[in-house]
Amino acid sequence: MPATPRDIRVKTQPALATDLVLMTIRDRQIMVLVQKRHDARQVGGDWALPGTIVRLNETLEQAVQRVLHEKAGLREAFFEQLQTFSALDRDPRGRVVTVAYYALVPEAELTNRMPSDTRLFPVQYLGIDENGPLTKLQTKAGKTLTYAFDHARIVGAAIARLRAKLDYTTVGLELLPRRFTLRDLQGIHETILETKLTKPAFRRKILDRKHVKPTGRYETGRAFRPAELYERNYPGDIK
Amino acid sequence: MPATPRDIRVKTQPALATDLVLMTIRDRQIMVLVQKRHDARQVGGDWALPGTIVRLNETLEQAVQRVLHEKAGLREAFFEQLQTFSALDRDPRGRVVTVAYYALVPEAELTNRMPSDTRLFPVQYLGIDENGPLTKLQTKAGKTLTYAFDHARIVGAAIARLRAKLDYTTVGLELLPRRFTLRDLQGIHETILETKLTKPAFRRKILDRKHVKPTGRYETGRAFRPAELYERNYPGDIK
DNA sequence: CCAATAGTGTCTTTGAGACACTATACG
DNA sequence: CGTATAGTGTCTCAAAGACACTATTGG
Repeated sequence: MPATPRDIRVKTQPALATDLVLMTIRDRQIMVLVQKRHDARQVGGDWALPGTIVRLNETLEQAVQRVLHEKAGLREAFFEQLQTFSALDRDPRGRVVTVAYYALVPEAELTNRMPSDTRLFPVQYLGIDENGPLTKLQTKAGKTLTYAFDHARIVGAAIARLRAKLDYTTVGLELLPRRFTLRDLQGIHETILETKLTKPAFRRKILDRKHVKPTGRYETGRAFRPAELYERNYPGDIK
Repeated sequence: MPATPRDIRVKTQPALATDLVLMTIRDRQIMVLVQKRHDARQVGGDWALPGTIVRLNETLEQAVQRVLHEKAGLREAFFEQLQTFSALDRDPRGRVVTVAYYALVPEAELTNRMPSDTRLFPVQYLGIDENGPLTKLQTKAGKTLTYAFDHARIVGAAIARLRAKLDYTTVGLELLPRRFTLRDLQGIHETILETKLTKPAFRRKILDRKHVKPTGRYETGRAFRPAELYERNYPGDIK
């Protein structure tokens, strides 16, 4: 939570905060964790990204860890710096520069641990709009969520980053449990890219990159032929 | 310039600064603008990136504009946000979080306008080393420049970003004057990527992307067949 | 044996490197 | 008319999409 207005105004420097775009995938939709706001001085809607003021004795990464723990109940998760936002009017309570991060977690990690004032909302990629009063983001179902402050733009930047990094990094794996099928991974890619991918090409690409290795185990409980389970291949392992 | 230590210590929040990696290409080498430091409390070497404390009433971009103008004598230049650095011990004078930017300018824009306490130093890409006490960067000629603070790591991040964006954006054009030959552009790419490229493939790629268009003008004063001059093709133009 | 999905073999298409060729300006 | 560089045509190769085929499980 940002400091009170009085705290900010006496400073000669902008206050420094961090905001987190925590994403997961559920039912083939990208879901973002948002927190209900009750402050009357807000801009835009009632829903804000979880965030905090950065303390004097902590790094940005430590501040993000705090947010992950306190606002999402997570002890650890993949996260990465996104971008720093510094528009003069982005927060009406005072001058706050925020360093945005995004985090990725498997859906199962998240459910049951979320505080009661947070929700997961689906988002759809609408392209990056660097300017403009962008506070609303639509879901696939046509519903609209109105974000507080410039948080809709931050979410847009996070989704753009995720799309861009998907096929030359291993970020896709962060959205899956330890063991997963290649069909699951393809579903992750299809959801994020909003495309349909062809199975043989996708398998070749993934297997060629060696970021993933077969476990010899197979799914169970399915009505038909079970798929093999794969797991992350940490660099240094053979094959 | 960061504030004095007294200013910083009374705060309950980190101070916010920006540092700029201003790059150009000269004689097939990436050159970075650095500024001579005289402060005895420095960490590492005598050479620092130009930067400033961010004022209460300006955005990060406005602060970068000030640095470009005051430290490099430039009225305008291409620049883009790089990354925010927040290690607790990165500045021994106090707790300073810095938002790093990189800027690209054609060599001709820069020479003759640089303040007397600044220099252009060549850098060589050595891979990104996220951690480690990285203060020295080598030049191709084998010389070493010792940077102040964590500025060597910031320079490393800037070069990594430039390399990564080179072939799917138009950043290469920012390093050339308004009119240029395709050979010039190929030289820019070869310098940044530290590779040799084949002419036909390079031309096809560049021309297919339509970021550049022929002007019908040709270079003059060369002993042999003059090359056609190209210029940037702003989106919206036909062909 | 049937349904339905896992997994593969191969053809085609596309984009980049290799290489040799033609084109053109100056002296 | 020779020299040196500009610019192009074409072959090869590698990676990805298309599509059809085989493999395997529960019922």
